Amino acid sequence: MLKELNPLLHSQLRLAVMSILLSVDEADFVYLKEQTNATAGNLSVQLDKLSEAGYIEVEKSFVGKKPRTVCRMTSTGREAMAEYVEALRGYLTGI
Amino acid sequence: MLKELNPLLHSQLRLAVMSILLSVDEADFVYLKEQTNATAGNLSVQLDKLSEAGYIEVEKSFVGKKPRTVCRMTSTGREAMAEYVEALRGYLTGI
DNA sequence: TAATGTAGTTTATCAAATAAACCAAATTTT
DNA sequence: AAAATTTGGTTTATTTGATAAACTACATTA
Repeated sequence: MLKELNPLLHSQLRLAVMSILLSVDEADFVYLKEQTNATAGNLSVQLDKLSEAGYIEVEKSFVGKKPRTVCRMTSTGREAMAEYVEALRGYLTGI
Repeated sequence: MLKELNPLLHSQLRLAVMSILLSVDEADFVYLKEQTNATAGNLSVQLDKLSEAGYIEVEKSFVGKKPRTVCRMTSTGREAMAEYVEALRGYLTGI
């Protein structure tokens, strides 16, 4: 039987962010915005959700006088991704 | 760069329906409802969307006095699924 | 004949995604 | 030096989408 697809991960933008953070170790707001073509507002909201779920760590600091938001995946996030992909495979057998 | 994920397919229930129809040649409403654990209302709405997009064919008939709704995937649907999966792979490299 | 089941559709509600508006500071232009 | 623009965001509002609840129509059973 088909498994639940974690709704927090089954969203294009959040999935894109998680995907990038899997491959990149850390990424800042500007980079994620470029890579995903998201608007700043949308990205801000989705990063909050991933952060509240404990899937990513968000670190806000200043570089000179400019704010800088850096994101990293947590081990919880990595596990959630693994499960999500596993569930997804169920939908894709035979392709 | 990450590709767009066809929003019509990037939905748990519609993806489940498409996935089933890829493997099964044809399926009726009741079967799809059982397999997906969807409510009838939700399934009805989502089948309409897939049908309007031309991704599935929906055939309504009567067996005796009972209505029967049978669904089949179209070649357009098959192509859309192939593209969707292809795009999705982009998000999953490194997993 | 009243209740219950089957096979759905339609409408209403709730949640999620996105866009628009805004903020604060820095930089550039005139 | 004042005004406009850019950078790096957040907050709020709007639009869209998913789901649930209510309903229809007919059949069956108690």
